[in-house]
Amino acid sequence: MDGAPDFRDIYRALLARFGPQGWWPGETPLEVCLGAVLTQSTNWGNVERALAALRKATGLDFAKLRALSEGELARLVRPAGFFNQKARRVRLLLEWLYGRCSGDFTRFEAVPTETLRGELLALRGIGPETADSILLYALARPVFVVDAYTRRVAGRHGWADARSDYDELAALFTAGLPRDAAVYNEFHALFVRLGKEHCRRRDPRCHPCPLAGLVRGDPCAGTG
DNA sequence: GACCAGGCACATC
DNA sequence: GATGTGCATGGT
Repeated sequence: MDGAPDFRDIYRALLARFGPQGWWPGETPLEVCLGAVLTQSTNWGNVERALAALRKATGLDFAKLRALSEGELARLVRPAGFFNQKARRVRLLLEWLYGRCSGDFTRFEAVPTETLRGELLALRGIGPETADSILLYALARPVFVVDAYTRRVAGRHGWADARSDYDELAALFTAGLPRDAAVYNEFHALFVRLGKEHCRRRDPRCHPCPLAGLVRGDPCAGTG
């Protein structure tokens, strides 16, 4: 695909426009893991309701969360939608965390990122975005997260084919950015902000587009 | 009431 | 390999 811009310029422009986003919106690595599953195809506001219910019931204590039955979990995460699926997925993730580190995330420090990614992807209900969100935002690994907003923004600006798969899109961005978890963290959060505010699904063009004019031939030029 | 939201698995062709 | 569908709540 033509016209891949200098993503370092994009990064600087978005940071100047929106400021640091302070992601992930969660206090602990465990809360990040829960949010990563609960936010699958779901508005973050609904995820917060589900997290609040989980917090009220367990204090987000690892052992207490693990002691919940699947039915109890489903009832608590109900506001996040797909609650039966998500209860199952959260349980699988908690069991993996228990077996892998007994809930102590510091024990992951010596484990290679690719090993962890493979194990997460092997869990039913954990796909590439959820796995990478956990790796980046809970474990601070330099892994680029591709989500619906990343895909939409890249497509609108002609940086990637609409049918590019997850790994192709991730490669596009990682090739253009320093391999740094802090940069990937902020970049992804800024893209979500950009997508929510300026790159909506219904409109074929972004407007006003904060990126217009940064790239020659950009279809959003003139909308910024 | 229609459309949408920070996916994923599975069936079918 | 590509495409379609189920999963479900709550906001706009």
